[in-house]
Amino acid sequence: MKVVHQLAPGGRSASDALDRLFAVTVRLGEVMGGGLEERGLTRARAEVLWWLGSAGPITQRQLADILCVTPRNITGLVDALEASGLVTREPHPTDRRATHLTLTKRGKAMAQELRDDQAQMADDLFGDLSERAVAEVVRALDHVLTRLPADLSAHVQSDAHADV
Amino acid sequence: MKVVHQLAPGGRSASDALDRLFAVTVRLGEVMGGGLEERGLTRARAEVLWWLGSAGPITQRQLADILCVTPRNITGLVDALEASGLVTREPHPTDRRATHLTLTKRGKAMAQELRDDQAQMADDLFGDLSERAVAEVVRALDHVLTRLPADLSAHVQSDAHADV
DNA sequence: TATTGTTATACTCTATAACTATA
DNA sequence: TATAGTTATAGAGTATAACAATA
Repeated sequence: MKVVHQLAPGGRSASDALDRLFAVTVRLGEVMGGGLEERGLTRARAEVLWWLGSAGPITQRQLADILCVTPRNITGLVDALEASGLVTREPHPTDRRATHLTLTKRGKAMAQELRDDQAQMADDLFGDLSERAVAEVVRALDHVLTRLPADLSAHVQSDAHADV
Repeated sequence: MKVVHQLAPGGRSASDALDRLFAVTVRLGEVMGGGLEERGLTRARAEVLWWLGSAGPITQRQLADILCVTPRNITGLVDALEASGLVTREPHPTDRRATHLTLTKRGKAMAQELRDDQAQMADDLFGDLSERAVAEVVRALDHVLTRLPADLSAHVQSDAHADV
């Protein structure tokens, strides 16, 4: 038996809204995690596929910067994806220290599936709302984003985060 | 260099909304995780404190049911919280197999801090919206919740609180 | 000297299985 | 026989530190 966090219907307070946000976060994570598991993926590995699909062949170092994790972490994720036949390590064309991560044919197909899944999810969750209602949701969430403390670990290219 | 996920301003499509939802989820998780770390807590341990604070002394088995994890998982979390002086294992009044988890004085204070933090967070994120606007956010998130597949492993709350 | 990716090590969360003490 | 919690073992994600090859 499991306990369901009860949400009082029709709340109007800030706490009600945050409760909903948590509930959505948890359920969305569960649903997406389940979908990934069916494909033999974890969230961390799926994120690597996602970025390789959109950012093209990149080095492990670049991927570490994108995902805000250590290079050592990337080594482990790429090891797993390589063993699954989704990613290959190719020599970097100009820098012999670096590795060029590339998607295999299966990896590309998997990355596309992830995109299709996300589009389907978006349609399932918001598809039956009017364009105006969706715009309101977007505005509300953007409002929340502006009120969350700035992401100090995020940087633009060439930023000076070395001395932080 | 670090890549920041860019969100196109003013989106109106379902994908725009889901993108925001992900962004909020990620940022909110980072902010809360950082706050917990300052208190020497992890998310899993904080959740134990949270439930002990609201559900009173319960057994490890009940806590495992509440959190949807294995009893073995609870053992580890309680070990850590006990070592931190936040939780104690007390003998169950009637069942000598079971353990009654209770918050220490510091544990109670910490649980209260978590509640205060959450209330503060709710106010930070939604406090400057009108009651009507908050109600709209709540409605939109409830809409999303109804469209997420049902949690098949979920059960009513009275189950877990029976015969503590 | 600095950077890329690795090995070595460790911690946290999570799971299954086997076991003990008790019901 | 069933249940509560433990030990044993394992895997995934994450981190720091030391190192080799290369820039």
